[in-house]
Amino acid sequence: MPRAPEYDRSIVIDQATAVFWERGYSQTSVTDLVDATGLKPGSLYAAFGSKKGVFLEVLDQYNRTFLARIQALGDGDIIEGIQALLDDIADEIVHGHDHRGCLAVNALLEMSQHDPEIAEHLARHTRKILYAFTDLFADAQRKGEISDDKDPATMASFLINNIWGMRVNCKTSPDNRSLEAIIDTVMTVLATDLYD
Amino acid sequence: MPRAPEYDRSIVIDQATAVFWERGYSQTSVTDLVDATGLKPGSLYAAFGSKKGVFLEVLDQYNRTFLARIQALGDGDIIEGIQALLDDIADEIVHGHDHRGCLAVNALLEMSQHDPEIAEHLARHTRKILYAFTDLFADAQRKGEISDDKDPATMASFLINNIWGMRVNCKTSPDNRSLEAIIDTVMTVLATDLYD
DNA sequence: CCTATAATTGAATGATCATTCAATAATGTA
DNA sequence: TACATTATTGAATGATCATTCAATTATAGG
Repeated sequence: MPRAPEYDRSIVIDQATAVFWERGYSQTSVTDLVDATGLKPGSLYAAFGSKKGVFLEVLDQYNRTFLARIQALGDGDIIEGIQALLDDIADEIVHGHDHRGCLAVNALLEMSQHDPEIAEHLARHTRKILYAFTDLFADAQRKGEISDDKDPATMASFLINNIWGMRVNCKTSPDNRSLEAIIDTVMTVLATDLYD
Repeated sequence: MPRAPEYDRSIVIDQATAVFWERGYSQTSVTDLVDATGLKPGSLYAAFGSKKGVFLEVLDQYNRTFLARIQALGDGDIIEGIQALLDDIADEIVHGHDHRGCLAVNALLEMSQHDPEIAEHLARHTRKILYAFTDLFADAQRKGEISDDKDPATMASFLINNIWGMRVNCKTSPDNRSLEAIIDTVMTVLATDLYD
């Protein structure tokens, strides 16, 4: 008996994602969201409660996508998959149309001190990423892809640290050579034995 | 013949630094700056031109301080100095009173897409940091502290990437163990030969 | 066709924002 | 002491912000 919404919620989130990714949270106005989604303020607030409500749902979708991508690496050769992931990130930085970086990292640095709810959301997400990579390295050891003498959690922390570094790096100079140097170094650490 | 200013410009910049560091650029209002510095809007605008003018001077002082700290490492054992630098960063993350991270990295991620002037300032600064670390590694090789078979620029890129990663990391979980693991891994890469 | 329910609309709200400015006060020199 | 110069003051400005809401429109079941 009620009237059905005219919009597709997931498309609205995609449109909002594009705006937040390009402008950041603070610099995105509700007017920007209205323009991007076609929803009038009333509909937007009926659907999401607030600007922050939209943002949290945007972050949720973004983070679930990235987590799924990592977990999918478990299906094939894991070291190869990680190499491909890093190459993709570097490629996006060098050849991508802009320097948006990672939406989650951007949000973390912009908002985590100012908004506890966003901070908690992002902390929970990064914990999941850490566990996913840790599981991946443990799997790689079980499969014999890499040696047993390094701690999976240590490797995961190190890898994430470098991915985050690249997410910062992309904001300054899309320098292909230094990105390749970083990736080579990281992969050497992960795939070879340092103390033989 | 003119009236002398009642404030000390460098103290005002210090006070403004504290506010911007804690709240970020967008979330800092001119009212916050007025409260922190004691300068009324008129004086603030006479001295710095705009909110952004204050911020650019804040960034300038902050970056020059950090650069000087890196260059000072050339005086002693360089590898030891870098270890101490990373330990300091980790210590600040774990035992520091808050999770402010690095003012320059915060500003980079918050503002570089939105403001070309701030972006250019920060890009220039990070270039200087890269050169400073590169020089440091070249010196270390000349002194025989580390072997000649690695490229100083590669080592510098890798080190900066990990420092930036830690600046992101600190926003989520001040986990001492994973920070130590990261530092150990980075120092192993810098100080030992991977391909012997 | 009627009615309950919910979506849509867009103007209005009040807060806060960065910035300006005319008035006032202080200083060093002539 | 008078003047030229500059600092300080704080209220005012107009823009923009997130959010609300009463009116309108559409839908599906009875």
